[in-house]
Amino acid sequence: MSGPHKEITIYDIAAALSLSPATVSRGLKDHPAIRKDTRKRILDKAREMGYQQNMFASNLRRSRTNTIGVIVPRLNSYFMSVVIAGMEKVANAAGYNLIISQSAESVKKEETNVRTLYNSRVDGLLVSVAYDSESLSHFNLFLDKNIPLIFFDRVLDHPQCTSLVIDNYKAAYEVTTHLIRQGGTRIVHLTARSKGAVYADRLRGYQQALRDNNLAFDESLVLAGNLSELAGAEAARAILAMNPLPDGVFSANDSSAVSCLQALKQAGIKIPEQIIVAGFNNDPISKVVEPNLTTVNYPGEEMGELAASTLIRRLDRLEGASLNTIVLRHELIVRDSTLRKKP
Amino acid sequence: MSGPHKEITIYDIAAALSLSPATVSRGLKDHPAIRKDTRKRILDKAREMGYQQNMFASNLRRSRTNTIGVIVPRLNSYFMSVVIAGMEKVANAAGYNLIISQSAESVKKEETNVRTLYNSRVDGLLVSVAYDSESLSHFNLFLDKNIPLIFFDRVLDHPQCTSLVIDNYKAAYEVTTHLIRQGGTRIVHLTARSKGAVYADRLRGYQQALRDNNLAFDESLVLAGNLSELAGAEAARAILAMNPLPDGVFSANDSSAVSCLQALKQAGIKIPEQIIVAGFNNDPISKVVEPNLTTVNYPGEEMGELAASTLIRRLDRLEGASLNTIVLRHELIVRDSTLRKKP
DNA sequence: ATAATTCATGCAATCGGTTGCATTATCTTT
DNA sequence: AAAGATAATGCAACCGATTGCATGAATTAT
Repeated sequence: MSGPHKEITIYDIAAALSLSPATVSRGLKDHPAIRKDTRKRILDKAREMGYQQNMFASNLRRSRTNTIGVIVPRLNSYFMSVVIAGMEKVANAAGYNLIISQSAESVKKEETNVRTLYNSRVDGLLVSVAYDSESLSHFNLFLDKNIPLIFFDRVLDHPQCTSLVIDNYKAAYEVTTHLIRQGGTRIVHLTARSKGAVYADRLRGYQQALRDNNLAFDESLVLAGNLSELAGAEAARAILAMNPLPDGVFSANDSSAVSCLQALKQAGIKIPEQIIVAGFNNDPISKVVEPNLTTVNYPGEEMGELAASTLIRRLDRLEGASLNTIVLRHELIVRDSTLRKKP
Repeated sequence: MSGPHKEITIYDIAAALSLSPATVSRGLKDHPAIRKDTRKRILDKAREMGYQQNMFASNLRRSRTNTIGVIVPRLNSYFMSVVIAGMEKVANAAGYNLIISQSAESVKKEETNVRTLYNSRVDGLLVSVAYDSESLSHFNLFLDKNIPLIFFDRVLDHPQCTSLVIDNYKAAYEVTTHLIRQGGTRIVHLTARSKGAVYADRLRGYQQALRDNNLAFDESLVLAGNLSELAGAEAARAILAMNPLPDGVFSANDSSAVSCLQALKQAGIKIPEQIIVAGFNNDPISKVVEPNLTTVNYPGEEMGELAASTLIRRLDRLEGASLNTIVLRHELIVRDSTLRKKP
């Protein structure tokens, strides 16, 4: 019943047509030295016999896999799933497969993932690094061999690597400025306890906006956690214990902004009257929470598509490693959670 | 600079230790016929020389890839990302890679994906089918060769395939019964215009609960769409035009339940006083919308983990294809959107 | 008609592990 | 110490597609 079902190889086709495997191999591609009608005979016979090319043999010989490795901190967020969706779309259309792995925010696991993907001989890598990834050394396996490596969202800097980001500094600056315009004077910033540039940039943007508006930067208003739902609720508790009460919150992501907002509401705080709240990412929950959350639209799908297409262009040698950083457009989305003065 | 960096092979290790490649190959594994100290010498030398196993050669020989193919309708939903996260965790721990592709709800694309994954020689397939997949014929490539195929969430029935589901009928029955207990008498059901069993089962559960409570089934209260956000808003419009006004809504997913709920609120309807609303999936938005949405908890991560581990057990011949259907536990989560009579 | 040229195909080595079987080294047993 | 049993290693044939080079066939030039 479940017999081995002998696979059809080019040898079978060759035998069936009294040709050599070499000719069949060439006929199956666009090799110029094959007569048109011979190619047609080969293709027809291949279809008829149900031939499926054996990728391993091909890969082994060509040392190329048409496979792209992806490493992300976690898959289970809306943002990430959208990014991956974008990558898959582009990769699939170009004949590439995606192998996806999660680092679970651990550098150790990230190292393992790199090694695994290296062993799988992926043609290139798309990476968003873990919170505490600082060094690039675990990517040396790829860098040394000049295998293209592209960072997105959480990026590291390296001359050989293209990075895809948004301008986190500017976005945070815009959010903070907006909060100040809406009357914020003591604005809490929820950020990640992380070594990466993303959150550092957002913090800088926040600080600069304060400075440019003659507001003092108060270290105690920066709450660093892991930006989880729980962290948002804890932040709310910390905020409620502050005296005087802050009048604004800028969270570096939406999920903790929302949980913070909800906890504040539950404690009887009026949003936006007493405290205005803004997030980051434009997650679906931002449009559901009441009041709707002001946030920054982060073009996840576009970033995924662009990451994949940039990598593929490089693999196809259509493009060198010249571009170092691609900055995508972000957009401040103002909603009711920060709107005191309705226009 | 970017020289070809000669790869280290078992031949190099063999030469360095004056052993045969065969011995090295065995030493690298757990072959019993290799002396302990020889294995150690091999492993040490391998590490020292920076050996990385060439998967193609290995795959070619063993015709096994340690790769699992995944086909899902769409990646960009919270539910799906959680499922995939669970799969990746299990697969990675067992030394498997995941190749993921999206059918975009199109049978045509699904067919292409199947072929691609087949060509990539995945060892098995995890599939959640597109809305309008009815036939199994495009999986014949796999079924004929007895390559394990496991369905999850949106499943098709086949003697060779294990399916992972929740009891959609029962869950819907419970939701509807709950709605009725809370005073619902004219309950709208939002469902998908789909050929799959999932939504049909939920519809049946809804109908049976009506029947068991002596409520007439009214065809015009069933609104079939694509369960998108937009569909939810449109459903709200339809509901508002109904006379008499329905007093309950049971949506087959959360995102359209939420958008419907919001649209109803915006139109001045009081939830749950005038209309009670329930969803399905326990998406994060269900805990954010006000009032919080009653829904069914769908154990996505567990389903992903179980799908992967079931497949891997079968690949490792630890288990035959005996289990046909695995039903995961669901849970009705009652929240304020349906609570009229507070306990 | 023969040489020169072009075109189409075949030969055979190669990619790097894997594995059945043969062989050699080592250890028991008497 | 010799014979038999057992453990450890090596040999060589694979897996299936690719590709540089050689060969044979067809075409053109002389």
